[in-house]
Order: sequence, then C-alpha cells, then structure tokens
Amino acid sequence: MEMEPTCVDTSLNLNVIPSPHIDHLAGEVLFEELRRLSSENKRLTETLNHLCESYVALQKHLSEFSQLRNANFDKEGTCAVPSLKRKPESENCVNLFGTECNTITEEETFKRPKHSTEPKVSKVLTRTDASDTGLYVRDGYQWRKYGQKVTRDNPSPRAYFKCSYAPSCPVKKKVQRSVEDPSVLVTTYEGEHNHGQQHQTAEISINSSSKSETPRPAVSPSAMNIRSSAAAGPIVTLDLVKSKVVDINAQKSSLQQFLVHQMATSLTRDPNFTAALASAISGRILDDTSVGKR
DNA sequence: CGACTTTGACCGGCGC
DNA sequence: GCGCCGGTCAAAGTCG
Repeated sequence: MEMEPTCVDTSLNLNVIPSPHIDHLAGEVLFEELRRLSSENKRLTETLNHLCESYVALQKHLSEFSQLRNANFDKEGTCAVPSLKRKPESENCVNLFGTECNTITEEETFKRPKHSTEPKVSKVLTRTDASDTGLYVRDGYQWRKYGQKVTRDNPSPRAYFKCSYAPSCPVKKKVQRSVEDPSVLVTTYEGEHNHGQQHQTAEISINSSSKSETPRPAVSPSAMNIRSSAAAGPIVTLDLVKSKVVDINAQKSSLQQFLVHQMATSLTRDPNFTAALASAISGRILDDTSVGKR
C-alpha cells in the first residue's frame, strides 16, 4: 500500500531543458509555478496570521493570569512560591513556531512587588554558534561591560553590562550561557530605558561572534528578535514578559519580511531556478525582437 | 590618546 | 559574627 504524502510539495520542479523549441513552454511552466507559489504564499500568510492571532490571545490570557496572581498576593500578603533566592536560572521553552522564546521570570510574575518603582526584569534567550565563546548579544542598544563573574550554579561566566547610550539610563543586563545548552545565551534585562530606541526596525542578521556591542538595526529587548545562526538556523525570540501591549503588526511585518528574505535567498540559490528564469527571459526578449522585426 | 575591556578587590545581603 | 555569594568598582591593559 502506497503512503499518501502528508506535506505539500513546494518544490519548484524547474528541470527545464533549455531548447529553442521549448523556450516559450518553459516560460509558461515558470508562470504556472509562480502562480502556484503565489497561492502557496497566500496560504502560508493566512496560517501565519492565524498563529499571530493565537499568540496575541495567549499573551492576553497570560497578562490576565499575572494580574490575578498579583491580586491574590495583595489579598493574602504571602507567596506560595518558595524562596527565590539563588534559584537556578535559565529555563527555556519552545513556542509554536518551533523556535525559542524567553521565559517569564519568576521575579516578574510571582514575586509580589514591594514597590511600584521596582525595576522591570525580563529574560531573552539567544542561540549562538556553539564555538562562539563570547558573551555579546546585539539588541540595538549600546552597552558598556563593567564586570564579569563566575557564579555558583553555572560554570560559564556571567557578564554585566550597563546602557552607555544615555549616562542616566538605569538599564542593566546580565549575559550568561545556559547550563543545559551552552550555545544559548541567557540575557537578563533589568529596568527600562529612559531614552528613545536607537533603532526601530527588526534585526535580521547573521549572528557572528563579533565582539562589538555597537548598535545595529534592532528592536528593543521587549520586542521580537529574529536572528540567524550559521550553526542552528533562524531563531525567533519572542519576549512575552512585557505587560504593555506589543505592536503585533510590527512583529508580523518583521516576520513576513524575514520569510520573504528567506524565500528569495533559497530561490536565488537554486541553479535550476536561475537557469529557467534566464531561459524564460531570453525567450521573451527573442520573441519581442522577432515580433518587432516583423 | 581616548574609548573600551579585563580582572582582582571590595561591598553588602543573606543564611547559619 | 562569620562565611558565602552576587554585584559593582576601578586600575591596568588593549586596541584602533
């Protein structure tokens, strides 16, 4: 019994033999493929929109849950969660996209706020090349390293950074490799920037082992980071921590840009596609010139 | 020479 | 009070 394929065939099937007799045919095949790809793209876009809507709904539930918990703490004045002092760090989760997202820190969700001025804490996970030993995470802000320490619960050192963009900016970040997966950098942000973002667009870059912390096009740590790693493929890091409303449209736009970029890259890397495209274009030009001569 | 990184010393909170 | 530990400081080193 033959198994029915469960996934959609998205291959371009562009094995077109360049021949003067079939140039026109090749062009038609190509346009047919383009039509098919367009409809495929439309379906994928719809799926993506659906996922984004689910994400927003989940975020809303999470926010409501956090508020409920804080309200309970306010009533009871006690916390059921055991002491958070020197708790092991770096838990990570995988979201629907099969990619990593940061965790919601206990400090923010379960700990009863002592003061309203308590610095906001968020955690972001970034996958890097396993051979990369640096503790530098590009996030669009300019950071000055002021210390490094080996902590008890993790053999890899923890680096301490302060925001150096504005002297009065209170934001600090700690970067340390995950105990479970040394290729994952756990970045903990404390506080909120009291200056504008240096860049507004989402970062889509190859994550190299550069030691530079100079600003690059990126979103704030509270927004979505899309990074590529030569070793581990694209990683989409979603920050679910911030309780304020995230601009979901910007996120969708960034993700769509990333997908378009990926698609364009894979198409241009396909020698069959470029050959067929060149064949089709030259066929068209020849057709036009022959028509013009008539 | 200025900006940035490194690294050992120091400080303060916490548990025993 | 003492020791452990995480966080910060600041002098020295490095780099462009």
